[in-house]
Amino acid sequence: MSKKEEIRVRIAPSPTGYLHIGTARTALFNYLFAKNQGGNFILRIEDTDLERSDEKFTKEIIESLHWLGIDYDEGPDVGGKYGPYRQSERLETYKKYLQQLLDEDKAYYCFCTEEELEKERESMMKRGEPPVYSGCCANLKADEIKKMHDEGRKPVIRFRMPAKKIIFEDLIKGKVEFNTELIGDITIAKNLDAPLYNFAVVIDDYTMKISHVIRGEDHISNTPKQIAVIEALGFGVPRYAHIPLTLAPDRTKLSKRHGATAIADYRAMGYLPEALLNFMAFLGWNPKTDQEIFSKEELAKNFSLDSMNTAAAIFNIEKLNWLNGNYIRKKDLSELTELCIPYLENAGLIGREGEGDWKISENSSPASFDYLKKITFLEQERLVKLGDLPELVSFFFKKELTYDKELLVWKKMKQGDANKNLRLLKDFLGKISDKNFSKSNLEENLRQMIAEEKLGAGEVFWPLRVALTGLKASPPPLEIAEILGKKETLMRIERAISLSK
RNA sequence: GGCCCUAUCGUCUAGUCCGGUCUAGGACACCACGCUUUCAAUGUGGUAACCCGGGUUCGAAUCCCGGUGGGGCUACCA
Repeated sequence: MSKKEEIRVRIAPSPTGYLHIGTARTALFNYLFAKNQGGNFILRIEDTDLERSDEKFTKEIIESLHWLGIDYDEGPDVGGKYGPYRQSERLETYKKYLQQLLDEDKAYYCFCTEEELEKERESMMKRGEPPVYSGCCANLKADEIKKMHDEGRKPVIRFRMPAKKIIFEDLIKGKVEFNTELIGDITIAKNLDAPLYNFAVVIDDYTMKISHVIRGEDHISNTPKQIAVIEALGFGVPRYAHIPLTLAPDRTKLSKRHGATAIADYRAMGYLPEALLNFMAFLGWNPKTDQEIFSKEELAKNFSLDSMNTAAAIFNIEKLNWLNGNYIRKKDLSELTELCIPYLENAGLIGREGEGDWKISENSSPASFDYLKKITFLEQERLVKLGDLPELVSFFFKKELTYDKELLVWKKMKQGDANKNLRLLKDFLGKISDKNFSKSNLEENLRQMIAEEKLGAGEVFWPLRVALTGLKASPPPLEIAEILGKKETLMRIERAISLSK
């Protein structure tokens, strides 16, 4: 009886930029698979490219993953028994295996320059041949190698690619077959202390006991290279699952020119992690039911690689927006308010000194959490993303509203009626006491007044709404009036009256 | 150029493995209507797809072959 296989998967980003939406999605699928299978999920930082890697990106990747709630069991910041989890800290291990390959003549030093190689490739492509390394350094004699070294030429280490067919059964794509003769002897290290990707992954996945390699489809053509190295070293081959890529609306690779690509950007715009998770999971996977809203836990429970799609999906922000609005509407109000406050602060609408209460920036009057909560509540059902809030509610924080007086006139109304009805409102609301200035009480009384005066509701509500907000579209006026309070409400009406004279 | 992956509404997709129940289902977006002072939310309804060409079969979105389209890789990046 064979020992039950331990499921271990990993995400291996290179810290050369912020956590990309595509990398995050790959991380999600790895996470979901691990959770579903009761396995472990590992974060490994692939920073072998010293020139492009930066520790600040490592930090950012960790932060974004954490924000999304894609938790890993082992990683550079949490440790684990297969560490270290940064490739730059694993150089000794790579060196050992590199030396082994060299000793066994499964790898060799290559002295060709980059320029020579590039020329070679170009002319091969021109001739319609596959651009494969010619192997001119493959059989150098010991004295030739010494001479090159003495001349100060810096060699790279090449892997002697055995000529054969490499076939693997991809968990998503099915059987995939490559002919290694079309690949040639690949470079696996710049030198003994500088391994390259296709070599380093093999060593890491082996030493970290990775059972399933779940990664983007862009790695499918790297797989035969890695399998060849695995076989040369006598390691076991992990299972592979290549997930389809996500593309921009123009069907090309998702890049900066399409707008936001980093998870941090989406966070900044006010997308909720649960919405982003739900959305990313549905790009390539679906539960085969009509359910659209899935929590992280539900996703993990239902996830399977078998139900992954095979074709690339387009990143369509409309659906993300819909999902985000959905999650916002379901959010607990206090929590939502907490989340919204930084956006209000950033927009300069409110501010605070130290741990004190917030103040409205324009007039320094207090803006308590409760007050902000009421405002948030008003917009909860119309908010698409948190970042939209300041613009929607800025009228609450303005000393004086600027709007066109024409706006005060409802479409079914005559010019002068706006002014008349605003006066009516001023008198009417002026008689209601401060403590009765609540939405429900206001509504009841006002409706009655409207009926008595034989007015249309719109003839009163519209001008009122504009007087209070200065906007074409906003939440209902009485809810706003309640939050603004009697004094401020009347001031805004008076201003509208003088404006519409 | 070579190699590899891929193909259902505008988009995400169900259906494809095991042909008939598919006059192709759901969701987003869009349109219309209802509710309504506006916006939103919500309810109801609607527009909209099997890439093309051959074949196999009584019957093909589904199987086979050939095109075409899209994507990826082709580094001393990962």
